[in-house]
Amino acid sequence: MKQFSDLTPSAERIVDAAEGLIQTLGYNGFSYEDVAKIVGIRKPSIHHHFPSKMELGAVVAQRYTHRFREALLHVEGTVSKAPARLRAYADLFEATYEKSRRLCICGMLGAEADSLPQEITAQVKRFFSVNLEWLTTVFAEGMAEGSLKSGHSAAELAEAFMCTLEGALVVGRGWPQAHGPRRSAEVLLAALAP
Amino acid sequence: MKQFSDLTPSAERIVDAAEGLIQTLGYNGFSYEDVAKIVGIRKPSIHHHFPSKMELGAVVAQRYTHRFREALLHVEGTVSKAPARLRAYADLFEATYEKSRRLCICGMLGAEADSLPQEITAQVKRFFSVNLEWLTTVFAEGMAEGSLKSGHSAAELAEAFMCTLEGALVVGRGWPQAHGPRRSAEVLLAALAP
DNA sequence: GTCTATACTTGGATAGAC
DNA sequence: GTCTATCCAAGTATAGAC
Repeated sequence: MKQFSDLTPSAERIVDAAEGLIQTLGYNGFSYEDVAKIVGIRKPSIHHHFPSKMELGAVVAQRYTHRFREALLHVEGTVSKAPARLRAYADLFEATYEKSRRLCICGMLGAEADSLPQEITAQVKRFFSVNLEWLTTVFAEGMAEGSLKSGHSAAELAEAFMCTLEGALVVGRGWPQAHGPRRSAEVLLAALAP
Repeated sequence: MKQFSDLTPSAERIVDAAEGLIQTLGYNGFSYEDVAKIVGIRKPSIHHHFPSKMELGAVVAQRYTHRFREALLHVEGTVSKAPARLRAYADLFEATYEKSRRLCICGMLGAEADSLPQEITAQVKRFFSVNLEWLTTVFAEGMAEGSLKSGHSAAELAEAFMCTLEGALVVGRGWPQAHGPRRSAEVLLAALAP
């Protein structure tokens, strides 16, 4: 498949535009025409870089996951204790939320999964796998170091935590008074404090 | 606006079909042709009952919220303690999840909100308001009766709880190994046990 | 209430010139 | 890399007969 890493500058602007459109309108809600308007070129020029919409969607998801992994690596390098790492993780979602209440790309694509080509849903699965693996490790460390209450397995805690954050983005779009992912994460982490 | 309560039998079958389609494909992902195939009639016959797609979507959301309220009323009537009520609430989401991993109608429409007409997003807002109000009351009762740990406000707990359940449905679609809303709710409620 | 026929628009995609 | 021109399919919607 096409790699996001060898995108030309034009291709990158297209991916930027598509990313924002998927986050707000969904994959089925945006068109090449929308992208063209944002980038300032014409529809067929988009096709020159991404022959099919499916390819464009897959690259958007791929790049998104890659950037998320970079952010996770950065958290590992700069934050040591488990609860603080989880708060830093929640802040990644909060940052998305603050950008005019955008959705997580893979939350949106996950919701739409049944109407998407396999090439895209595969990227979505990978995003969730990567995140849950990372969170599971952090929860396990937290329980081992005694900074998090145990009771359920690290994997179960990780899944619940991620669901809360993904859900907070969804609810945040549908309900204007919502408080966003950071707040809900705080509620959970307070309950899990030993 | 059209009331779901005075739907003719044909109109009801159309709403049934549209509900399932929105839950799996999203509002932007289904067409009148899809509905026609399921119901076994032709496209223009759908228009006879619902002149525009927007009306159909709004009625689907309206009926969904109404049924949810009935379910909440039933829980109030049959379950007394707060933690048990919250588990019964989570089971409403679990039931949706078990139906081939369908999404909450308003979770899906909430995600797609920016590409939807106001008539539909208004219904989505109402769904979340109704649910959060009910959950807030239950959490408040739980804290009052001592069956739930306090620390955050009932409203904050309610929001976090609902986000977890909505998120569990989204993650469940994108990640096949997911365990569903009941499991994540259990993790949260265990952490909130006094 | 349902049908056929049809209008109009948009969306994804290709050909070929510059 | 970008454009104009164009194709074809699909999607929403309407008119009018049965």
